[in-house]
Amino acid sequence: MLDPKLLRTDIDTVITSLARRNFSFPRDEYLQLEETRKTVQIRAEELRQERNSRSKGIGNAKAAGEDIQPLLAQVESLGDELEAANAELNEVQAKLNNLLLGLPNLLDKSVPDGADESANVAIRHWGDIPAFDFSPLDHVDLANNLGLLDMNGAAKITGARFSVLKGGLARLQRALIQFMLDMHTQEHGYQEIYAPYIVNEESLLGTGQLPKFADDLFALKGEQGFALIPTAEVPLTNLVRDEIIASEDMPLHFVAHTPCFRSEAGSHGKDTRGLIRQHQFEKVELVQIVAANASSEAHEALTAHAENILQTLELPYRVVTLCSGDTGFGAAKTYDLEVWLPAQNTFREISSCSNFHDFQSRRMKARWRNPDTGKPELVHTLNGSGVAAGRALVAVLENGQQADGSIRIPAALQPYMGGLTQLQSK
RNA sequence: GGAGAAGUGGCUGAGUGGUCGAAAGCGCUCCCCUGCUAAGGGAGUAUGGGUCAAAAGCCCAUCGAGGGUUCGAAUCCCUCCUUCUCCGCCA
Repeated sequence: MLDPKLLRTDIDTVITSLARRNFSFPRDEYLQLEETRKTVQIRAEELRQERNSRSKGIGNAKAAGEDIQPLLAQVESLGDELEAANAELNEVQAKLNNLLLGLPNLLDKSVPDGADESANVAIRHWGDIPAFDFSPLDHVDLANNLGLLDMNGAAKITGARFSVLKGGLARLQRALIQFMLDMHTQEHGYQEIYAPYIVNEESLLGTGQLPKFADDLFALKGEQGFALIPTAEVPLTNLVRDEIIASEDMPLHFVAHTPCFRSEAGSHGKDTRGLIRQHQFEKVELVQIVAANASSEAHEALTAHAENILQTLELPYRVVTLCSGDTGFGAAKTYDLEVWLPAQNTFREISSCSNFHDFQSRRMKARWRNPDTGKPELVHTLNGSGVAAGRALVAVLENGQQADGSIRIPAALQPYMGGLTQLQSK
């Protein structure tokens, strides 16, 4: 959520910034709601003040043993007026709030202009694109040839966009997850978290999945408003919702492995083959909660932590700064890590690292106490995949394939595979 | 799932209709005092919002959440959530 005060005092800055996203700010609607809010709120508060002071007067009169009947008569109509004013205020505030919750974040100044992903800017590459002296297969063929993937089984037990991994492939994914968690906890200073895979509406509102992106979620039946998490970002970041964090506890660095559940509404026909786009996938997620003045630096560090995973896995990748039109709803700035997939002959997103500034924390009321001022201040939140395990699995398969169809296991994973150096058919 | 108890400020905890944003203690901050330490004395110490260019000031809200009763609710009523105890079931 944007700062309502900024909207009131400098609406043009907001309009200009959001225009970079191709988002047109409903100026007239906002100005009208805001003006109504102001007059109605002032009136409601005045009425309440009037009621409070009269009630106090009645109390005093009663204590003094006076007749309070005339006083009661005076306040008779006040209650109705106040009730009406309150109803009006609630209504306008709900509308205003709705509008506010639907506004995307302001972009960081350093985000490049551009309409869509074609304008994203690759800022660095790592690793050599592997040269094969045979034509590389995609991960589906590779895994099928090894007898380790059963898409039909998944389709039977659930449906499209689910997968069944077997034997060495299932173990390899588990190895990837273990490896990533160990690296982030032991070398990058994150605290490992195990958290619920089901969250409530407040949490989804806090991180920005709701109200706008309800269609992307798997909602659970029942009246609690529960949904399966689309990413561990939701439970991890909401850990600080409604908290004032003590300065000695700052910054917070969380890492968790969770499955992620996405309905993939609107992506029919996209990446239908294989494990690239699934309704359920495994991911290791990094979340940082930092002071406002530390978030840019934290963003670079967090991205480097995700990069370190790919480097240690010997997977070639590039880092891309998302342009203004491609940056997600709540993010102020995003770096995508794109890993090389030989079969597709292209780079594909394997991690997305974003700085949300105070967008999520304002929704969540997540603050920390700044020792310099003694006052609570909104934190900045960041998150990034560190990295998506399903896609990492794809990348390891495709980049590690050999002429005989076996898969070379990166050295960093071998300890997690009982010393196995390659996957091969028996 | 059944029965019961409880949710108050950073913490402990008092408060059953008005003078309660809330006693007291602890903690914390500042000041004073004692040659150091320990102890002691004094003052301060919630969050959000509105008004304002801003600050001060003033005002409004908040005692788990949401409704209700009342001129007036931390206090009475209803619903929900959470925690604890006992019983049942269970990985």
